[in-house]
Amino acid sequence: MPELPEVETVARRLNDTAAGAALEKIIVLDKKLSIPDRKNLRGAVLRRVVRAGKTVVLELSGPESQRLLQIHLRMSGRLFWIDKAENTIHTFDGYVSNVKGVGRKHCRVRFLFDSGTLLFVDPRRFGTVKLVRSAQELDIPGLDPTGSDFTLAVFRKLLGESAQKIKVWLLRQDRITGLGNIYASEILFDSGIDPERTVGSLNSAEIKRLHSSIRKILRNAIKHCGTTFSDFQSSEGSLGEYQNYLKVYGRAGEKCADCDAKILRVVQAQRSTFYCPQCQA
DNA sequence: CTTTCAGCCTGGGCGC
DNA sequence: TGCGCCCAGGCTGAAA
Repeated sequence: MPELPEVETVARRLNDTAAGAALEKIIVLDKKLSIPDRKNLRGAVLRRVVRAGKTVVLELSGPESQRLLQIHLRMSGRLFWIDKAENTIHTFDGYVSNVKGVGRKHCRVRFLFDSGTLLFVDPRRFGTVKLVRSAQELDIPGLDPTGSDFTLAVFRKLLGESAQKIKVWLLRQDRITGLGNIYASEILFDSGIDPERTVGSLNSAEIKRLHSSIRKILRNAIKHCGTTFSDFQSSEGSLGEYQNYLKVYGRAGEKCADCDAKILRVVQAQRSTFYCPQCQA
């Protein structure tokens, strides 16, 4: 569950749930992952959890050192919190339950805290974990589109005259960090721009609409706690509801929300793109 | 520099 | 039930 709004949701919820907990032990279960000198973190306090780009960052302060633990969920990574006192499992993406056995399969790292256990579960094993000493060392390749420095002028400069297709460009994390396949399609629909257009062909008005759509769609998705594709229903009804607002993503063959045309699916850079050929002409 | 494409992994869904 | 495909919210590195 990994684009900016989903990661933002997870980071906020985990922060609310686990901030202040003291770390006792880190157990790495996947040989692909390693956390060098993690023993030095014993006793470190989880100050807060924030989002950086598409990653979740745990800010830990120990008796001797400060460390930032950066978790990238990639395609299938999820975080679970097993609360000691409540004996419940929090998933941060739509439900709370006491289901037994969650995370037994595909659990890659267990972070044992005094008040509970954080599980990093990742079936496809694309996710990464990185321990760094300062915010400067965090892996944040490009600009955060929700920040105040993501202005229209900065966006114009960033776009330049690239010959790349705009949809493909929006996925470039070294330019804007946080957009993924769902929101790139949704943003282009919102701004009425054909995903096949090249960056250099966009006129001033289109760039302005695009900038505004990026801000608007992300704000709205964060407000609805992101998009959740899950088998289980939310027991709270308040988290991960943006799937109900998607206008084109995953809707190939369906009628467009704004006209009579049918939503198309095309493949660009080996990723599906969904769009309305009439609204995005 | 660009674009394409296999690869990293596992699992779910669908047609036969 | 089973097999073979295709698909999946991400990204890298090699090749062309």
